[in-house]
Formats: sequence, structure tokens, C-alpha cells
Amino acid sequence: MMAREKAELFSDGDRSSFSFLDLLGMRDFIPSSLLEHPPESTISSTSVEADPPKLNKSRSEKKGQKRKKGPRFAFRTKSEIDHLEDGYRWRKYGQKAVKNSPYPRSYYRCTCVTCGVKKRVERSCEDPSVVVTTYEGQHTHPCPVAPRGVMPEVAGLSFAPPPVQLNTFIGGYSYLPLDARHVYGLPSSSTSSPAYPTADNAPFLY
DNA sequence: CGATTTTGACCTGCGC
DNA sequence: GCGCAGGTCAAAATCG
Repeated sequence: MMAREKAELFSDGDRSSFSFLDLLGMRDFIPSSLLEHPPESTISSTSVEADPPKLNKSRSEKKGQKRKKGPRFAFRTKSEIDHLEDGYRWRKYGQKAVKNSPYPRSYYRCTCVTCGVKKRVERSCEDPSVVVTTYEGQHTHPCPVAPRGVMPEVAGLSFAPPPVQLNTFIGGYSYLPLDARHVYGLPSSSTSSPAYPTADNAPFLY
């Protein structure tokens, strides 16, 4: 409780028109100018943790369509809890030990039968206090849990009340990063800083 | 008693 | 072809 938590968001560089905003139902609230810059190579280097190179490149690019993955979006959250509530109901269907990490990776599927969304949850081996959650797919149904929490700000923008999904993200708190570059995977203005939030530059949300 | 979690087995793709 | 690693299945156990 009162755990200080923060989130970092990044994508795996999938070129799909789908985005994390769709997942959250946020797209309508984002200026089109921002949406014209989909996640590109700027975030590829940061996606390794949640999306190992073997999966990210070799599998998808080489042998084409096998194990066709939907668009994936991952974010990192400073949390003591492994499975963060996001308003949807998930059923765990597997857990695997992953290489190069002492922490197991858990696999969840949305309990809605018509919704094929999956997510992987794992702790960062670099920082055990950080939970890496990777979403795959898009919910085809409304969020079943009533929202609570505060409105996030993204890139200084104030949003109208968002679809229910937004507020419920992660345990009823608003965990979206404040910097839109991180949300959309846009290039960082500084060449020296990473294209995603780090423990040092990401804002804390309460 | 139904829903969910646990966990070992199995499947698939890739590198060597 | 083989071994490794990630991902999924499914039966058993557990929970509410």
C-alpha cells in the first residue's frame, strides 16, 4: 500500500497501426500530430527486456508468419506487486523461468472468450522492484471494472474523461508516464538520453 | 461448485 | 538433427 510506483512504457517497434493507445482506448484523446509518429526504431533498444531479441527479430522476420504475434506494448512499473490490476480480468495460463533472469515470467490471457489479449508479466532482472508487463493484442470488449484513480497527463495535455480503460490502468491508479514521447515511443529530443524513461527521469505517480 | 492458479509436459522455432 | 528457450496446454490443486 502506498507503494511508490511508476510506469515506463515502450513498444517493441511493431509497425502495426495498432498502438497502446488503442489498447487503452486513448487514441481519440491524442492529437493527430502525435499519432503521425508511430513507435519506430527509437525504442527498439529498450524493448529487449520485455521482448527478447530471439522473438523480436529472428522469429518474426525470418520465418515470416509462424507464431504470428499481434502488436505488443510493454511498460515497466515500479511495484511490489507482480500482477498489476488494470481493470480487466486475466487468467493465468502459464509460468516459465526465463533465461538471464532469476524471476519467472507469468502468462495471462483475458478471461473474455472473444478477446484474445494476452499479457506477460516478469520482474526486471536489473531492478527487481520493476515489473515488466507486455500486452499482446487488443481488447474487444469494455473494461469490466469501474475506474478509480486520478487523471493522468500526457505531454502536458489535459484529457477529457477517457474511456473507462484509461483510469483503471494498473491497480486503479494512473500509471501512464507523463512524457508523451514515452507513451508513443517518439524520439527523445536529447540525443544522449534514452528514448524511454529510466529510473532517473521517469515521473512517479501516486 | 465454478473459477482461478499451479506446474510439469509438450510444442514450436531458431541457432549451431 | 539436436539442443535450447519461449510459449502453451491441461490436469490437479486451491480458492471464494
